[in-house]
Amino acid sequence: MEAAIAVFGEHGFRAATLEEVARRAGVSKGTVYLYFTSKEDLFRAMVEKKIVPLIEAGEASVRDHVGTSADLLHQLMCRLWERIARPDMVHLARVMQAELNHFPELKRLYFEQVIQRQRRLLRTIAERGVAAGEFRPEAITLVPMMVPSLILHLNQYRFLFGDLDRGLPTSDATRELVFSLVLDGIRTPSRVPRGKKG
Amino acid sequence: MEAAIAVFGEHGFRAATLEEVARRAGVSKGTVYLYFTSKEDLFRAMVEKKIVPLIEAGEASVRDHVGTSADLLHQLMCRLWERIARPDMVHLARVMQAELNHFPELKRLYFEQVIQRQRRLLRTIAERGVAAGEFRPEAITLVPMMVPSLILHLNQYRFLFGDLDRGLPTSDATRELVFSLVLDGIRTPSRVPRGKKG
Amino acid sequence: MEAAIAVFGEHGFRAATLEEVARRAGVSKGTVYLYFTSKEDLFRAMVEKKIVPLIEAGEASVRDHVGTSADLLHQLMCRLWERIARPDMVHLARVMQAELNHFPELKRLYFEQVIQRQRRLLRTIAERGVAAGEFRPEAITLVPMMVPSLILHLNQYRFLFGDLDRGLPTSDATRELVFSLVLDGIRTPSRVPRGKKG
Amino acid sequence: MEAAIAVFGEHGFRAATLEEVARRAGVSKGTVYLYFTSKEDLFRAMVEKKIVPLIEAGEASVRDHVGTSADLLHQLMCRLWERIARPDMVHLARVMQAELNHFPELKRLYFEQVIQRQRRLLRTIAERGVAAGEFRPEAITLVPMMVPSLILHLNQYRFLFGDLDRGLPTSDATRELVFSLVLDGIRTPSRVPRGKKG
DNA sequence: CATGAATGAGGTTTCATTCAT
DNA sequence: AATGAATGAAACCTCATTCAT
Repeated sequence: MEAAIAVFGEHGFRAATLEEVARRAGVSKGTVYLYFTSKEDLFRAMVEKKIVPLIEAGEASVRDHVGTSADLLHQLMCRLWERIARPDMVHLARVMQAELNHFPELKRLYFEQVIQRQRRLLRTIAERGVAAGEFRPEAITLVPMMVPSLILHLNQYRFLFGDLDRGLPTSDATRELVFSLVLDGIRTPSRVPRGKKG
Repeated sequence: MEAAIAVFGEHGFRAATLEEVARRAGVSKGTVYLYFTSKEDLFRAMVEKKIVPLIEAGEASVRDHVGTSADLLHQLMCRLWERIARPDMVHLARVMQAELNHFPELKRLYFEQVIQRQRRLLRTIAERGVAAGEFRPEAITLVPMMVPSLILHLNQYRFLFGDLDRGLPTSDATRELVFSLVLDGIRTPSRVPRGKKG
Repeated sequence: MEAAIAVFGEHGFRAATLEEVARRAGVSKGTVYLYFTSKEDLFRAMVEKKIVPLIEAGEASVRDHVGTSADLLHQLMCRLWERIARPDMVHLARVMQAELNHFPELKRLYFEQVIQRQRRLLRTIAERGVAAGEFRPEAITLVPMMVPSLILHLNQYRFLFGDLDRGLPTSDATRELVFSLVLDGIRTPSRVPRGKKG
Repeated sequence: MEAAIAVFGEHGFRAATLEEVARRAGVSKGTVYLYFTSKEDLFRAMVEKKIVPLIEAGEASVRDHVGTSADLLHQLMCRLWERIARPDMVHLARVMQAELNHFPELKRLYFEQVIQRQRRLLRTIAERGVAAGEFRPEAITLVPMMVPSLILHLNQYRFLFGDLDRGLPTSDATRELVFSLVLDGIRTPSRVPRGKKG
């Protein structure tokens, strides 16, 4: 039923009609009101349904990770990228950016349960890297701020202008570029001159 | 009259009513139709009015710049930031991301006249830096992709969650963080260990 | 529901308001749109609903008629008159004359399915009369052209100026006058001088 | 200025816009209101302007006519036909049929000054023909009723369906058919068998 | 005289929401 | 539990009419 999330994603909150939601869900318009008290309520429920998995995306792995912090960061970025680089998520992000200001509780929920947790997770990794002498101290500020921004926006860009922009790197290549940029920005300078690195 | 751009910025295209646009403009509903043939037309005109200045924002300065490429990049980023970090521009960017898919000509216009030009400008700077041995070759790919993304999204974040996120750095501080991240990611490794730099 | 045809008949297409149509139908404005996609669609549907019976008004009777062709013609004219001399039909004819040019498909439908069929029917009768030596050859041209014209226009006249024109003959008397005029115009001259006829 | 009568003719009263009237007249919308107090007033004025010539179309000729009454009738029918078989007149007739019920004074004016005079004129001719033994007494009823009906409606038919109806006789031929039909219907039977006539 | 910018009532159309079945 | 016909408020848009210039 709620799989008719697509409608909000395609048209946005205002332009989406319950008619279409109901049709795609294979039920009648009236039936929607048996489960949701209003269009806003449906929207809220839809967002929450998509957010919950984001919330639950495990923080555990960070705690007992072995290996370099760079590896750990890479691993997390890959997981985030994977989750966000899907049409429904990009759509959701777009709609949320457009509508969240009209749904204060939803906004707070999203901020506290998704954004903040994600940033905290990223900060934890950064802190560990700094503690290990792997990252410079700036990492603690940089990583939680830049990583989500880049991941989100580059994917939105791809979906919005992908048809017009010839020569856009693949999604995976883009992800690796982001990773290397961030890593360059935070890693402690090695003795070895960079030229030799690769 | 077009100062009623705010309405689209606040509500988006669908939710904005001509009634409110007219009221804020201090005219009657009918008057709007003397200048624009439809709501879509008004939207188009509004976007174009805001886009044209972006287009015209000079590319000349790049040509006859003296000083390091890093300085030049910093200078350009400051100008971009300045232009984007204003409420109306952030709103415009949000609405455009939400609606541009429904206005193909507008989308193309925006892409060709704003996005592509901006990227070309950034690439020119990157190329010059590479030629001068100041930047690594990756800069040519990295700069045009990451810089606009970061500038745009970090500002949108500030406007969307600024009220909830305690401890957000100031706008200028954020800008400098972006700059230093990018610079770290592209500059050729100097002999001098980084510790001495700052 | 379609009984609210009256509104178009009274005011014409443009002047008729859906508000009034809905009110007379005893439903709300929105309900009309459950059954018709637009005002034009409602108009089309209304016209077609009134036209279909005209189309179906049988041509069979002509085939197996016994008696003089004059009798047959009289009989057909009576049937046509009867059908047209009703307020709703006169109204419909008036509105159609006013609006048909804006509805090309409707115009073609009306022409092919009503006008042409009617003329063909009348011509068949005329031809039979000519073949039987009862009518002069001119009948074949005259009858299909003049009969519908007279029937339609005299009835429209009655409805438009009936209140002002004292001394208008009754509807039936008018019909008989038309019949006798037409008959005089087409019948082969009998040996018997006309004076004796009446 | 009032030559912008065409607009009412093309669109009807409701669909005609003062905007278009003004544009075609080469003046501004405001100017129209210097000469007419309202759209209705403009319509009234326009109708009256077209009606006055109809009224003035001489009755004198009838009084001092020499020749047969049939000739006189033919002459008058030709003049009527000529006047009506023009696009602007057909349009006017159509619009009037559609709108006259909403303009009672106009309707009365038209009826008394045009319709009745015309009928009186036709009756005078019929009476003279009867008195001269040329026409049968029925002519007095038939002529004023049938002649205007046929002239008006056949011309309207030509304008409405002329594009669809292949094989429509020319305007002049149609007029002569009408004349001969009417004449056949009213003339006293001659001794000479009809066969010899043509 | 003439203009044309401005108005706002009124019309068509959409759609979230309700409710009898 | 489910439906879908019905609603009516609200949106977009038109255009006859006014009025300052």
